[in-house]
Amino acid sequence: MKYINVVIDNNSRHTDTYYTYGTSLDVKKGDIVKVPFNRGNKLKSAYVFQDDVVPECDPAIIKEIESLDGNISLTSEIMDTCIWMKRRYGIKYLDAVKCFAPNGKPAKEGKEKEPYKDVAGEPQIIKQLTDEQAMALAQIRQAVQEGRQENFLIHGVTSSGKTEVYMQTIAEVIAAGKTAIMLVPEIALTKQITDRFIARFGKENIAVLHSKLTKRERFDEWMRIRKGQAKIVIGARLGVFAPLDNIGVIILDEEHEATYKSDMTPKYDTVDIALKRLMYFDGILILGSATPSVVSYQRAREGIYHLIELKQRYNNTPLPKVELVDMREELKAGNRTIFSDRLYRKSVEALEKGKQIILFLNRRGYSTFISCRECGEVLQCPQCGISLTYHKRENAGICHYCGRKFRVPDSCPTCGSHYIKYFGTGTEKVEEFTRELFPDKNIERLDLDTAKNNREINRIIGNFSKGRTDILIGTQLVAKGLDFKNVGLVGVVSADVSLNVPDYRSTERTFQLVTQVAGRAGRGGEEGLVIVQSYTPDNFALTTAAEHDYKKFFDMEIKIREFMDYPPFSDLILVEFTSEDETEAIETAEKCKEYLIRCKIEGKGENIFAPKLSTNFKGKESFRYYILIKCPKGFRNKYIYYIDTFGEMLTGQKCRCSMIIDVNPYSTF
DNA sequence: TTTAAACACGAC
DNA sequence: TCGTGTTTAAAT
Repeated sequence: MKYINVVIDNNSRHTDTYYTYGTSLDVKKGDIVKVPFNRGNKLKSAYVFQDDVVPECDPAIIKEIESLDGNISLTSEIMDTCIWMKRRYGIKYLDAVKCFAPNGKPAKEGKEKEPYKDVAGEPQIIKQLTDEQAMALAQIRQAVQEGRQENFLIHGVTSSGKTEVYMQTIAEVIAAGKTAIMLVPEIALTKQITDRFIARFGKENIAVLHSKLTKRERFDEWMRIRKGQAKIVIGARLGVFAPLDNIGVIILDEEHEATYKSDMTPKYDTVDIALKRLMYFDGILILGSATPSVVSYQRAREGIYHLIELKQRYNNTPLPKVELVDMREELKAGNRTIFSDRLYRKSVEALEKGKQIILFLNRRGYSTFISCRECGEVLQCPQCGISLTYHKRENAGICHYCGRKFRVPDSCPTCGSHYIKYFGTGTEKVEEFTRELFPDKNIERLDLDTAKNNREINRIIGNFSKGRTDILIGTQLVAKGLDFKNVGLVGVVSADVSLNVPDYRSTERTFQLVTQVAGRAGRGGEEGLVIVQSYTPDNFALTTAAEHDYKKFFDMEIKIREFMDYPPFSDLILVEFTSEDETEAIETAEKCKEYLIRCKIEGKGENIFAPKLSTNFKGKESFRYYILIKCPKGFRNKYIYYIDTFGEMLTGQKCRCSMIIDVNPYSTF
């Protein structure tokens, strides 16, 4: 009889510890077993975290495991990563292990279905590598062949051929007998990558993992990976949890995208997990982006990542020319419309030449807020406290958080005045105005209101790329990776929208957005034109984006981050307290703050902010308060440890308040 | 006296 | 969390 330590598949903080069981079977760390649990000895699944342990509890109470599931098991590396995740994110063992464990049930014997029978695979012409690509590859190849754990940040302008570098790296890794994970920021993008990879590597070697697979599909793919049949995994962020062994490379394309940070428990950062796993296998990490995140670029500066630059574009297509238009001047000149004189003239010019136009505005709806001119009252959603956006087609004020619709009153609910007016501009208004300006042109709008599902999005995009649409107006959806050949002009209607978001990353976001949207212009070989309208055209995010000068942007932004002590010079730790009782939520948050100050981790606690109400929280019948900690570099683990012990004290007492930790959150809170 | 619902407790 | 055993309240 030997003893093992397991974690029970019981989703509670109270039971999230090791339980010791005895067995005479050959059970290893990573195995999944069935054990009798609690008074009724009901059978529960359990994950083996340690084999061959010396029992620490009274041997008399130790039970024996019921059975071992021979078909599915995790690996020793995965269990180590789970333990590390628990510490790093302040989550339960079970939260971590659920990321790796298969969910769903196996297909009935003989009923496995062919996963990619409909995918033909796009035939590939292997282009001659540019000098830059060849040099990049040589560096990476050396690390692969010598089996060193190294990290690379590829800063490559659009169409500089990053994907080709990724594919040749993977070929190298496979040849060395290792495996690979290729991640993209969105599920929609897995399709085109899968097509290209299947053509290059063959479909039997490829598996796809993302959250839109059915349970059955996901289980089957999981199994193919675990058995070692599929050696290359393509996926969205959860692909990083693929049960691969001996991982040689993990690639994150468009690494700056916010989707790599999980916003659900466990609130992990994909790069974190990738690095942790790669250290175990001595594999390499590759991050690719045209606009690297400030955090990643700083890591490259510090030597944590090797920086590889790809400046040359295929066919040497010139980057589009970007012009900034000062909207204050327009206003002074008496132009109160959303089209500056410059944008209007250039639009006419482009249309006359038979070119297409994209107008970008990162805000849907007609007007952004509805307000009473008499008393200044702004209509808000009673549940979310967010100002309502006016949608003309629906003739309603819509809350963009909860989606509820409200009829707009003809008189002000506070003062009774009839001066209810609409302010601010959304895509719907841009569309209406553009139709007035160009009545004989084909105009379409692409945002969450016009395209509720994928098919609609594809229809609108299809129309545009076939040239049936002259002007396409849209939100972020038009900015993403699509290759339109005939776009002569891109207009950013208002760059101020993303610039004025109250978040320390808003400047970075704006630079990335403008660069990304600009990249839609002039892809057919001719030089494209981009016009960016703003009330603050001298903001450095805009001027540097207009000059296509990432480094200049970075140098200025990093100084601000350092001065303000924001990431990467600190970690922002958000601790959220949710309870049905509002005072309990506030008091627990306050207690946590006091506890952390008493722990004297670093400083005198001036970096821990007082509890605030979470405005973004949509929970019914409950309240959420949060405290924010500006955690000095190097103290993250210590803070998480003490927050976690505070959480354990909470579960010890009978407190109906739940606690969630989020490090460097992306969404506003 | 019977039956249901509320509550409290501990798990190897 | 989740089943079990115990207490308390309502129904016959």
